[in-house]
Amino acid sequence: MAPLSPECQSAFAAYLMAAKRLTQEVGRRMDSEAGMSFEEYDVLVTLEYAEGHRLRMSDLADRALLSRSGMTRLVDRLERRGWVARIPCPQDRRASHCQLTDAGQAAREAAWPTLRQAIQELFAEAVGDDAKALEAISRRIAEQKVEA
Amino acid sequence: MAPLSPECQSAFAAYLMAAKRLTQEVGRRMDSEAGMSFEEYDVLVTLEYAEGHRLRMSDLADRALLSRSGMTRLVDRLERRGWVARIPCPQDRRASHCQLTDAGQAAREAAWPTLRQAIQELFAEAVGDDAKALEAISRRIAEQKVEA
DNA sequence: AAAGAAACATTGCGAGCGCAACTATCGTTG
DNA sequence: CAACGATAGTTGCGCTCGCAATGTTTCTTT
Repeated sequence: MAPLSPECQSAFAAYLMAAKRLTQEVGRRMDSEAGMSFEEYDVLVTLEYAEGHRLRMSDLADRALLSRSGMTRLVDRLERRGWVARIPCPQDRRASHCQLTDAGQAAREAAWPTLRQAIQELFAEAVGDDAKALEAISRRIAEQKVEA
Repeated sequence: MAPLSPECQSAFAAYLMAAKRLTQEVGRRMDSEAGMSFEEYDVLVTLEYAEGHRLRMSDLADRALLSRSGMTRLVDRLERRGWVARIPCPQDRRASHCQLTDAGQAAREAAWPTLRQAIQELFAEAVGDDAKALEAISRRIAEQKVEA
């Protein structure tokens, strides 16, 4: 194994620190200004891009990096607000489809300005012209988990 | 305000995704292989670098990006394991010092190989030669929060 | 010097999460 | 086709966290 350079070590610390700060602050703004958590927003967006605005619970959990039970509860909350609906899957009676409602789409759109401004102020201004490079590094990190 | 380019938006999504995966996997490995959470490790390291191996609760909370109450509980757990000790601050009787013990330092050292390997496999190999650049971007993101 | 504001740490409380267990259903295999 | 293991989703439980309130001590102001 390579000996893990000091640069890498301090980069790792800085990286986690920045990500934690950003996540916390974005989440805080979404909660207080948009009235939904960032995770909830993320699920609504995922559904919006999905075929038929609907996805199975497991797929949703995998995409959101959440456990199955965590997604069950998150969808419970969204359903209570009328933003999604659970629909029995006809092909597989074990499965449920989570269907985005019109109200859910509207809520997502209403929350976007808050998120947009947060991204602008907290991320875009710091990243500047390095967005492409950062995205490439991020994708490599995200794909690294498979092994080991 | 600048109009928030699509590159920035997808970079933001990829960035949060990567950070969440990395955080989750590093935490999972620390829990199962090192017997302590990454946050606990982080506090022990912070104390190790601090003058006299001791720091006030508030400072500790600020550096760990944790609330005061969260740090109270985290230090509770560390204290129960004998890794730190609370010491009344003589200059300010409201404050407590959190003091790293020898056992705490030993535990931190024992946990390091697990973390080291996780950094190597999950971060260093993905980052490659971009460590310096990523650290610079990270520091800019971390400092962005002050305003607004 | 006394009164009010601010700061430090802690505690009660509720929210969100993951793990393990559970039920129901599906796929495979003898 | 019957039995078994695998899979989908949910629920009970325990853990960690942040917010708000509290008690104590320090700082500020008059």
